Amino acid sequence: MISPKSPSRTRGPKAHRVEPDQILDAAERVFAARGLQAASVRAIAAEAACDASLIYYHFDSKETLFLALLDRLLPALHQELARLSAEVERPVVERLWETLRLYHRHMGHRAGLRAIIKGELVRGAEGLQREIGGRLVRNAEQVANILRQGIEEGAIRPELEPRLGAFFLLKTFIETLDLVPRLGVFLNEPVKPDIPKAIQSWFQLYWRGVATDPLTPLPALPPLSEF
Amino acid sequence: MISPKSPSRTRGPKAHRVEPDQILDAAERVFAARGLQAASVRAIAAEAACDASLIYYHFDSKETLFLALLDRLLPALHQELARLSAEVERPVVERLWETLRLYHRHMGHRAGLRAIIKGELVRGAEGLQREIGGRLVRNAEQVANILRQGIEEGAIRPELEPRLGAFFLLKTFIETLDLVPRLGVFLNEPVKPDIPKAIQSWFQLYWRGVATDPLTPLPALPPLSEF
DNA sequence: GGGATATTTCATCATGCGTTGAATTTCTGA
DNA sequence: TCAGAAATTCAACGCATGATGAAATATCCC
Repeated sequence: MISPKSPSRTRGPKAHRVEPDQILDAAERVFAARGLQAASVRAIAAEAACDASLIYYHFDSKETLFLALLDRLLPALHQELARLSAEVERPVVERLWETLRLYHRHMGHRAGLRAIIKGELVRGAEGLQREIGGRLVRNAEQVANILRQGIEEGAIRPELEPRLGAFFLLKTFIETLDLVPRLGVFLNEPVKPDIPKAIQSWFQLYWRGVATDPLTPLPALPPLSEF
Repeated sequence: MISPKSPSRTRGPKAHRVEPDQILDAAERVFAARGLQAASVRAIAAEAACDASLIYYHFDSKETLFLALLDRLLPALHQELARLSAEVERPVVERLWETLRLYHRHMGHRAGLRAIIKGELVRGAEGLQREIGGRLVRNAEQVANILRQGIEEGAIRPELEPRLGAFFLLKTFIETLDLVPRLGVFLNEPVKPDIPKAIQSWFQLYWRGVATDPLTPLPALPPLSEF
């Protein structure tokens, strides 16, 4: 009976420890539901059903949390891209489409992550932007590699700067993911959002745009994953 | 001699009245230099060399200021697009390229405005986003119209949904404007940014992607304006 | 059992934000 | 000449934010 004041029973370890991953999950949910702006440390903590301070127990700062979020996603993506990049026997069209499928599988249902990637940053996050940019470029570089291989084997127009080509492919893909669900709101009329169709449409445009021989019909494209 | 306390001479009208337009200019400068996040009312006021309160004398709120910024740009763009849309005799390729030139002329040197358009918003600006989105869609609709005409006359693939096609064209254009200058930073190696080249590259890709007959060589493309 | 250690919350700080109301000065027009 | 309107600044409010240090509780190991 050392404690003189009423010993509140709220402090101390819970029955189930709040894992860092749970906090990251909560952060993603907040981002997706209310946008990056609203993703204050307190809001994330509320979503994770813990105190804001606990976030600082697991992460050095809010920026660290953001990066951790990215680093939870990117390694897997990187690895799968490396695999794709190594399948030199496979036609480049197929591999580029698989690239989109890959990105879609990893990011299609993660609007919060996309928001980070798109660079909607928090308060004057200069260092962060640099850090994020670097990570993303490393990813895009792999896609550029596939394009390079395509150029070498003559399937892709040699005028295309591969890094720029990778940027076009990925950026427009991500932006399309974010646009399509909001189209109805902007147009002020009900529009059934059909993301797979929009993505296919984008890929058709893209491939015709980069291919040396744009008139060869596309192979059958395996569908995007559903969520 | 009514004033009992030392009458500071700082208040009252200045020699040259601070016009609302000057405040908008200042806002654009702050956006461009330090990003939307840093564009606090105080920062804008400092750039405009006036007090923050004066901004509220001219504008109802910060959001109003943002919209005023857009409304200073969009009408001119809208009108020029309408003109382009009416030149039905002119080949669609040319008109689409002119569209990009138009956007480039109006927004190429206005990174701040692009930031607003891209939706990097301030604190929980839900209403704003809606308002901005509506204005932009009206603009994109004009480009979609050109695409529709192209489909009717058989120059553009009929599978292309015109609104989506307009989105692809404009969005990637804007994103390219913002990417190219930063590429060197991300790649950690000096890269001479060549925006016109990147934009041309994009347009070549795009036109091949949407044209019914992608192999017809592009006409000579008038250069983008220099800044 | 008891001390070290890990986990959690509480209370608080300083800061910056958007905004407002009042005070002050200059300009205008009757 | 003088009243009122216009333009400008000052001082402050309330609030949300990122972050910190200390306190409290649970768990584990010897």
